[in-house]
Amino acid sequence: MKTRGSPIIFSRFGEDGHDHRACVAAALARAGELCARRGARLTKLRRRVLEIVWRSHEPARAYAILDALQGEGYCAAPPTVYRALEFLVAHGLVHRVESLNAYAGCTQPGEAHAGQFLICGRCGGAVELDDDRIRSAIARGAERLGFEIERQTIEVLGLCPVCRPKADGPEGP
Amino acid sequence: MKTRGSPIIFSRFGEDGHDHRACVAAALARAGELCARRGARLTKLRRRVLEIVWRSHEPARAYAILDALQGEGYCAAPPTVYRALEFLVAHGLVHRVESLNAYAGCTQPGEAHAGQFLICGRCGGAVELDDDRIRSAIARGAERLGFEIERQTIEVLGLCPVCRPKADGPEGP
DNA sequence: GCGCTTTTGTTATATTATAACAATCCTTGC
DNA sequence: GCAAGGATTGTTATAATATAACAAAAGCGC
Repeated sequence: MKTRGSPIIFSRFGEDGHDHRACVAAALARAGELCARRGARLTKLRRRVLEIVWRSHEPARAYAILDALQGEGYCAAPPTVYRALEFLVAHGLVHRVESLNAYAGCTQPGEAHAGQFLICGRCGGAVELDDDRIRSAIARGAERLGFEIERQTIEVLGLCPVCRPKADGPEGP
Repeated sequence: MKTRGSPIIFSRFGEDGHDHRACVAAALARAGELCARRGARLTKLRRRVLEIVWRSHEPARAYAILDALQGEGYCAAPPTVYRALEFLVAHGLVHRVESLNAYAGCTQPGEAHAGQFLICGRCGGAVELDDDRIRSAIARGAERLGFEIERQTIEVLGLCPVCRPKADGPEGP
């Protein structure tokens, strides 16, 4: 099994030779294993929603997922999507990106971790970090005030290295 | 003028002798100065919205602000509130708290800084940090991937030191 | 005052999310 | 197999959050 930093996982922007088909397959496989281990039911619908979230590395909005489901014949309504997402988020297979009202596939499910995202404001791509220095800097800041952390939300908006040279132009010049 | 860490500013949870009237007055005064310096117009409406945001240290939701305005005779609709908030956020007088869809008064307006929030899931109170170690840990993480930061969103959910001992009980036991 | 810009009012609507209850499916024990 | 019970999904309705578009009014420079 591939470990963190493997080329299979989209772990940086503009990754050379990123094989997205394999990337998605790996995410799905990890999800299957994790659910099996926990006795959680990765139903057909939930798996399909997870696949849709993973269609690209741009976080997916709930109603875009809904459209995708409907487009392929699923009889879906908003609760269909939100319930599937609730399950996936609860099991750490997907993170909610608060600043986008969107959902991103998690690259390290199973490990306890906060979602730390770098989000490109130009191409919309998001990369998940899992940086202990960030986590512990926040933990120390909270500790100084006697605050007990339950969940950390870190979302950084900016320009990815691919878009940076093209900045100021419209998307896709 | 009071500096950071002053008792005037609500900078930690359960602060002894927190004089909220003075806290709000100071925030309003800072806002007035900052706008004057920039030639920005802190109109009656914008000032009133800022006051409402500062009514408590619990981030205010847009429609609660709307209700407050209407309750005092203002002829207000959603755009009224959102436009005022847009102005206040643009000038750094208010931060949007993404994970709550709410708005919190900024304690250090004028200084370039990201909103770093510790949010108590029990009492709803929020405290803003301005921690360079957190900021720079994130900056280093982003730099390693060649990512250029535009805006950092850090929102930490948990239990404040006041609520911590009362945890598991309902709000206000 | 007059013209221009900024701000606010007003109406309508888009986007995101959940409540509530019915129908179906899946498992488990018999 | 099959009934009971819990989990999942379907369905309808609605809540909560946010913006578009254009008109009216207010503030500012002359």
